[in-house]
Amino acid sequence: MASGSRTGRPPRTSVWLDDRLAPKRRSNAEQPSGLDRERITAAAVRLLDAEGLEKFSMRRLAAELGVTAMSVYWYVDTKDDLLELALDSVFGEIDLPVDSPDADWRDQVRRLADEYRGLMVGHPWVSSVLGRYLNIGPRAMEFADAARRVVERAGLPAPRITGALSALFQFVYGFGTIEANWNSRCREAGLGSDEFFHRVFGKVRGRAEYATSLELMEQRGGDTVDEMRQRDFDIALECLIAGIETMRERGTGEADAAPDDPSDGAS
Amino acid sequence: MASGSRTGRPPRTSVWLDDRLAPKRRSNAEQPSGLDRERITAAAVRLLDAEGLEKFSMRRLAAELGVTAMSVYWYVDTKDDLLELALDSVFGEIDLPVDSPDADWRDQVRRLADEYRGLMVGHPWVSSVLGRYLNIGPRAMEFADAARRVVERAGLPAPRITGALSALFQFVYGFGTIEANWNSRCREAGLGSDEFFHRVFGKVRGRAEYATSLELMEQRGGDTVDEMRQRDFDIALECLIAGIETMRERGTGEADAAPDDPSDGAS
DNA sequence: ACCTGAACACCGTTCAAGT
DNA sequence: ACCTGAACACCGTTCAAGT
Repeated sequence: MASGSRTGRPPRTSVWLDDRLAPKRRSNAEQPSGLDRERITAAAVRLLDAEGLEKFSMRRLAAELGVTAMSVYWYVDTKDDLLELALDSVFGEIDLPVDSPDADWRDQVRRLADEYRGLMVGHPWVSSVLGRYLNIGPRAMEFADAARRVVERAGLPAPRITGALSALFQFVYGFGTIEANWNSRCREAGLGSDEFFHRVFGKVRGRAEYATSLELMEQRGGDTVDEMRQRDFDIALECLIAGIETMRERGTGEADAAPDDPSDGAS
Repeated sequence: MASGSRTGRPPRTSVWLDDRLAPKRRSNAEQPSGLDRERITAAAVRLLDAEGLEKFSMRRLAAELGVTAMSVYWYVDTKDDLLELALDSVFGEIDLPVDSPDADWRDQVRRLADEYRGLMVGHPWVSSVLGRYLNIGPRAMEFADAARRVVERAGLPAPRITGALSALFQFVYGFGTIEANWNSRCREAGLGSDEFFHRVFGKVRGRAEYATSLELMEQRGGDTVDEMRQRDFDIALECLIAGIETMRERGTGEADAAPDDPSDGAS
C-alpha cells in the first residue's frame, strides 16, 4: 500500500541518516581516477551552478569528471544523496556570526537573512533542493543553531522562539525562491532583469486580468527591478524584526502553549 | 551563448504569455476521445495529487485518459504549460474574502494565509511548481489582487505595501513548502507524522551535531508534530501582523523609497 | 481536426564483469 | 577496492502518417 515500497527496499530518508557508504568516506585521493566524495560534490555544485538543476544528471556529472556514469555510484548511493551533499556543502559558504553578546540581535538577524538570501541567489538550484529534502546536514545544522542563538537574544518567551524563527527564515526562503527563479528565467532568455521585465510587462498590457497589478507596478516607476526587490526585502525584514519585538513581553498568548499548560517561562 | 536557444525556438516564458493554442481552447467535448483542456488539466491535478510531481509524466497522464501520449500534445504545447495550467486551476479552490470594509483586515489576512497554506498542504506538488514558473494565471492573479486589497486596508504608506505582502505570503509559501514536503515523506514511508518524527529523532540521538536541536525538541514534549507546527504557524502569523501594524505610521523609512524621492504619500 | 506509432535523444539505476 | 559496459525501464518531444 505504501507507495515507496515497490522496489523492495525501504524508502530513503536522507544521506545523513541512512548512508550505507558513510564510514568509507576517506578523502585520500589514492583512487585510480582520483575520485572521492569531496571532488564529486564539488563538481556537482559547479555543474548545478553552471547549467541548473533541470539539466543536471549523473551521466553529465560523470562526463565532467572524466569517468563512467557508474563510477560515481561507488561513492554515492543515489542522485538524491548527491543533491543533499551538494546542498550541505554550499551551506558552508554562509558566514556565521561570532557569538558576541554585545552586538545588536537585529543586526545579526539582518546579516543572517542576507547570507541566506545570497546563498539562494548565488545557487539557483538550492531553493528547489531545500524544498525536496530534509536539510539536516552538519553545516545546515550549524546555520540553524546560529539562527536560533541570535533570535533567542531577542528576549522572546521560549515557546515563541520557533515561531519567530519560522517567520524569519521561511520568509527569506520564499523570497529567495522567487528571486532565484526570476534570475534563472532572465538568464535563459538571455536578457537582463529589466529587459525581461519589460517583455513580460508588454505582453500583458491591456489584458483586464492584469490591470491592477500593472497599475501597482507603474506607481513604482523609475526604479530597476533589482532596486524594487531590494526595497521589498528590506521592508519585509524590518516588518519581521518589529513583529518579533512586539512579541517579547505581550502576555496574550492566544497562539502560545496548550491552553492548560502554564509553564511558559520554563528554561 | 544564451543557453535557452539550443533548440532554435525562443525559450518559453509562460502558458499565459505565449500559448500557441490559446484561441482554440473550445471546451465542447465533440472530440473523438472527449478530450479538451479542462479534462486534461483536471486529470493532471488528480494524478499529481495521487502520485506526486516526481512520478507525473505525460505518458502516465495519457494512459489515465485512455489515449496515446501524443494526443495530449494536441491540446497543450509542453509539459511545462500543463503544469502551469494545473497550478492555476487549483488556485481556483481558494475561497477569496468578499470586499467588506467593515471586517478586520487582520482576520482577513489570517484567512487568506490559512487558505494559501491549505492549498499547498492539500496539493504537495504546488510548492515545487510555484517555485518553477511565473504563476501569473488568472486565478493566481485574483488571489494576488485579493491579498493586496486586504493588506492595503491595514493603512500602510503605499511604498511599504508590497514589502508587507512579500513578508506575509513568502512566509506562508516557505512554511507550506516544508510542511508539504514533510507530509509527502511521511506518506512515502507509510508512517504518521509522529511515527516518522520519532524515527528520524531516534537515528539522530547521540550525535553531537544534533544536540542543540534535540534539546529544543524535548522542551516541547507532550505535543504532536501537527500541534507544534500549528502553533508555530499561528505565532509566526501574529508576529507578521504585529509587524505590519508597527509600520503603519512609523516615519523612519530607512528602507522606504529612494533617498531623494519625497513622494511617498502619492495615491 | 484530431489521433497514432515509431523514433530520437535522453534519464536513474542494476548487475555481471573486468582489473 | 574500484571502475566499466550493457541492459532495463523509463522520460519529453518530433515527425510522418493515418482517419
